[in-house]
Amino acid sequence: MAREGASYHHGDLRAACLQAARELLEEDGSAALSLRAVARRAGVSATAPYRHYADRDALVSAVAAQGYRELAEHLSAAHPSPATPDDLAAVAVAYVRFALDHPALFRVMFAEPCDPNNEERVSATIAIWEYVRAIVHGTFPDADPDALSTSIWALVHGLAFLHLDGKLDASSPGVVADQVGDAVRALFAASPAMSRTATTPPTPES
Amino acid sequence: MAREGASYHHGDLRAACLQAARELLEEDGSAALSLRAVARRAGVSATAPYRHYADRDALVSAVAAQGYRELAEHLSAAHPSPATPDDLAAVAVAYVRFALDHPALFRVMFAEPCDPNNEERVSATIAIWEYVRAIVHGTFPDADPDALSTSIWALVHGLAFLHLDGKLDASSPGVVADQVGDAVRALFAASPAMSRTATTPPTPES
DNA sequence: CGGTCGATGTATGCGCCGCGCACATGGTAG
DNA sequence: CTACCATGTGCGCGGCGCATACATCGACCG
Repeated sequence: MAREGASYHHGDLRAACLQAARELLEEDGSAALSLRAVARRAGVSATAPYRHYADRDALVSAVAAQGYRELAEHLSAAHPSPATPDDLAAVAVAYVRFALDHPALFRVMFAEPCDPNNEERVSATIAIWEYVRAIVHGTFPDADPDALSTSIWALVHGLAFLHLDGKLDASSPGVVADQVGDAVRALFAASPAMSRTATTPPTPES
Repeated sequence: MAREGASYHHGDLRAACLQAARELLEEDGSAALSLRAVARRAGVSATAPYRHYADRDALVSAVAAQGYRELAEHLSAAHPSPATPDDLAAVAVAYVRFALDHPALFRVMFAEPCDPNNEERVSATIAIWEYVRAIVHGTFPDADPDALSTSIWALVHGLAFLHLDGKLDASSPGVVADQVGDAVRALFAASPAMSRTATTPPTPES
């Protein structure tokens, strides 16, 4: 309810905070994200967000969880149903692109000494993992999906961070795409060798 | 000079701050690192460190740079002169181990939206890169050393972060070592395929 | 040997932060 | 209509980064 009225009790502060946080992250690359700035942005008092988020960490986790969902969406958009190594490479490139296009958000998602207890965050992470795993399994039915997924995710994730931190040349999207594509394709060549490794699945704390 | 006297002007606050910062990072896993806490630890007033570090970022960068040096040392210790894929895998395991043993320091080194202008930091990073490159080149003389180094560093770096964030099972050193070893060895099998890729060397901003 | 000077550390203050606590507001259930 | 309780406000505490003004003491020079 509460149609137009941006007046008395605000209506949906919870969502508004998330939105405000996202905007702040996009605007300046810093992953700082102060609760007070979010409140200001949402047009409420500094302490109002505490009605919806236990503490700063909770808000950050909510933002991160939304980031995971958007990342998954972005990956799907890169290729509807990846089935070949090249398709998979395209998805990998999309992953790194997401990191470079939303640096602050990406840092919030992965670079914070986050509290793994947050359920929303954990489940969103698992969703990503299973998405990757499904693609890998579809593309390489013979390989151990867990092991290969781990390798690919780690490789791509590492590339994303190294680019983000200026440790690798990220000057142009083309260069980045080449680097990522090459690296991933290189890993693919190794996939048969991995069919016996027994990497454990992700246990985001149990 | 100033032998025993911990009295008037302190002697070497610059080093003491670094030391204090390191201790704080090791003690609680948080990568927060407040300048005031460092000052307190060093037994000086809150603003004293500013005589030696322009701002918080400068101190953080100094700590990070020392971290890079220690990491390089730790890698060397893992294997004096790696020459085989297995040797290289051992170095990779050491890299991840370093991250898990010094989580806060590792985050400071890589997960901060750091200012890449800091010269100490940049040069320490380059040193790491060249170290990795040299090993890779010695182990795989036929592969494009830049491309393969990039892939390996990214893979290992990604594994480190994924473990650090609880996205992969890091419950026991053995499990971690297996995962890292498998992933790296898998990449090795692909090295011949990489001889034509033209990955650019690290240009930590130019 | 005494005075000056510059490097180093201190004191104080500003604005921002996370967050606890008492209080105001207004939609809704009885 | 009224009492209730979710939601939002105001205020205050301690901690933070950092600028500015001031104190201290070793070194250097006459």
